[in-house]
Amino acid sequence: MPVARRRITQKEVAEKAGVAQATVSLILNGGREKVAPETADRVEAAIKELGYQPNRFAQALRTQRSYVIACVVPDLTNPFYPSLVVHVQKVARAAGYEVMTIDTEGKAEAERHVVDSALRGRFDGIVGIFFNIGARELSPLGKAGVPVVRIEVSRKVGGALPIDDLFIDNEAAARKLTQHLLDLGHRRIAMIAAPGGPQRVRLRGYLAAMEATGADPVVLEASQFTLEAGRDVTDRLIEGGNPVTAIMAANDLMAIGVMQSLSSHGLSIPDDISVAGFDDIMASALVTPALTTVAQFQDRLGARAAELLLARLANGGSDPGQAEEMTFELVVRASVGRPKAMPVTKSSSREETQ
Amino acid sequence: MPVARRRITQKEVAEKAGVAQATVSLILNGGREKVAPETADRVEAAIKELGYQPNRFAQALRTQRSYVIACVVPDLTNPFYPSLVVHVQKVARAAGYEVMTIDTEGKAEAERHVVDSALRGRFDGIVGIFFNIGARELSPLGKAGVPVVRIEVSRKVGGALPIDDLFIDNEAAARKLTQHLLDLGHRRIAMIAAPGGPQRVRLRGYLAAMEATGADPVVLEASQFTLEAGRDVTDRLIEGGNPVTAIMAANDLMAIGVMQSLSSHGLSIPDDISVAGFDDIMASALVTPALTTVAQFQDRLGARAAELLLARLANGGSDPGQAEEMTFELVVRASVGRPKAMPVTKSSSREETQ
DNA sequence: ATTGACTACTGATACGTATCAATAGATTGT
DNA sequence: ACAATCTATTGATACGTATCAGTAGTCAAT
Repeated sequence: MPVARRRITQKEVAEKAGVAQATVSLILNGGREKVAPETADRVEAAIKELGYQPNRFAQALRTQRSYVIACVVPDLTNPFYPSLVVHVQKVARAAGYEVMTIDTEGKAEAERHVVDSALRGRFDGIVGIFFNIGARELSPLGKAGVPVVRIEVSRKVGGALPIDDLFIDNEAAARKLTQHLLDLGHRRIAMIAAPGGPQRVRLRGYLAAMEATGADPVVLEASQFTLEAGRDVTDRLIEGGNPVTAIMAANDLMAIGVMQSLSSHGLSIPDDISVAGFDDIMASALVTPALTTVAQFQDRLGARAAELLLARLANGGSDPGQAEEMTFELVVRASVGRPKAMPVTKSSSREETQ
Repeated sequence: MPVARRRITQKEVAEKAGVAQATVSLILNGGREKVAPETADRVEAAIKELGYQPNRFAQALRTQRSYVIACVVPDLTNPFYPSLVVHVQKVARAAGYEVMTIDTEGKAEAERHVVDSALRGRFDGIVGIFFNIGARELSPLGKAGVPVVRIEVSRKVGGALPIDDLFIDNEAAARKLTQHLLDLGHRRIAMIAAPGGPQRVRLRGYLAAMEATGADPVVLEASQFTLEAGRDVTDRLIEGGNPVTAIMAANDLMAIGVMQSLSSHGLSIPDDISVAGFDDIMASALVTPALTTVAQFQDRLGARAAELLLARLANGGSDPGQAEEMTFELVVRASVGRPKAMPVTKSSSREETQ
């Protein structure tokens, strides 16, 4: 295995093996079947001896395929996403694709940039989460034959575009979580949302559950999906003197911020106020009290999304997109309890949808 | 801004503007200076009108530059690394480079694969953390003109290779952390290490501090750098009846595992046993009690590493590598206290090196 | 009026690959 | 023995770009 001083090309392999460059290429792509066994042996020996590695750029230029897919996430520092990314990478690598992870910071501009890059031929496919742009802005990709798998928070109508959706019914999840709180006897339940992302859908589930029980919703708007934003909005809530018995945050990071704010105000969780979140990030199991949340199984999500994308890449299909539902699970932990002085009989525990 | 049905090339732009393809390329690269202003205007108008975007693969093939750098990390699900990656990406993007994040899972094979890919011309540079392979295996990159910036845990001798090192003196950090425990009166302090990675250096600092004080070291080997591994090795320690008053883990993830194990054995932190870690991941501030640890400022680390790499890429320099030290900071939190029934006067608090 | 230098551009080429059309040689059928 | 078919291989080409060597045309200097 000699170290390549300069890059080795097929031409050099061909010379060494005493054949034409085209023959080397033929063996590499068409397989050994179309070639005399002894020639193939000679060429393969030369390849090994010279340490030949194909030039991906030349291949990409010639074949119009880059063997790179983009994995789009809104925020890599939110622990929810890295595990998704890791599993996309695992599946994609196994199929010979490299993965370019793009952190869009939840910005529409960055999301459009990914679409542009793909149209330029930089990516063969895209898998990920788009907060800002919809099917309309993704449609050029469909026309250009670049498959897309979105990870969504609700079933989309899809249409004729070859855009697959992998979704978790976040409205149902929010409804279930809200119902869990209602069942424990909570009535004054606040929901913290943030602009963009999954908030609308989760909010809808919360509102539906509240309405069905006849409880008045309290919706708080945070500026971002971060811990700090959750803390700030809770500070304002407490200092505003709005009495609630439970707070649901749009994700775990914000929920942990909520917990910090409550603690700093001397409030006990869950005795004074119960707290719940979404995502089941690692930290949620570690905080004290441990956070009640909704698990979405990022590993399965990422792996399945990658599989769907690879399937499209393999068969080149442009048939209309499919929507596939993934399961969530309510994870009941210690951050949620009964509201003060309000005994209730019914109780729920860990249960899975579907 | 019409949607590119098929990819637009320089040739098409040239035709539209009534010039030669070479002229379009000249304007795009050489700048407007070498061309008549009105011609440049005409070409630029055509570019805009057709929505021309250069083909990166053709560029890469022609120029032997991919404008992609690799960011190598051992484990994306360890929260320490994503924040590093994010900052590498920010700096690199701003300079027109894309970043391919590679999770090596700490495996030598994966690390070598990155080197191979770079030699194949896939990456213009590499920044990251190599647990398994050393300067010898990276040296072909130097010869091939691919700059490398490693993030290391101690000053390396470097040699003549154009490999820059960004390092945090982890031996000093471990010594400082150990000394902090010793100052509080601890003498039976266990250190949990895991194979590969920064363990040797941190272990050395621990051993040095223990020896200087005349305390007997207790070294435990975990299987990996994970929470579970930390928990398991602590289970064995406790059940083996080895009495210690403090446990230092090689990283925060393991330290949190240690805390879980201690809690499950009914031991109180820090009253029965103090716990400390390395890295200052987000979860460390959130666990109860909050974890004493050593911060390494992943944001600065990542950004600086990317800057060094970009500098090399810009000036194409192959001068011998530099080592640059980055600071750490002891972060004292509630997981560490005095050992039982052993009053000590001296105390330390948050202090920065250098 | 000739040379020389400069300007503004262009034709041709190569990067490394995949692929198509073509070819020489072997084999078969009649 | 000749055409027809098949086998194994090859020469040529194109992908889209950057770049080099050149070429008209203009202008200044001698």
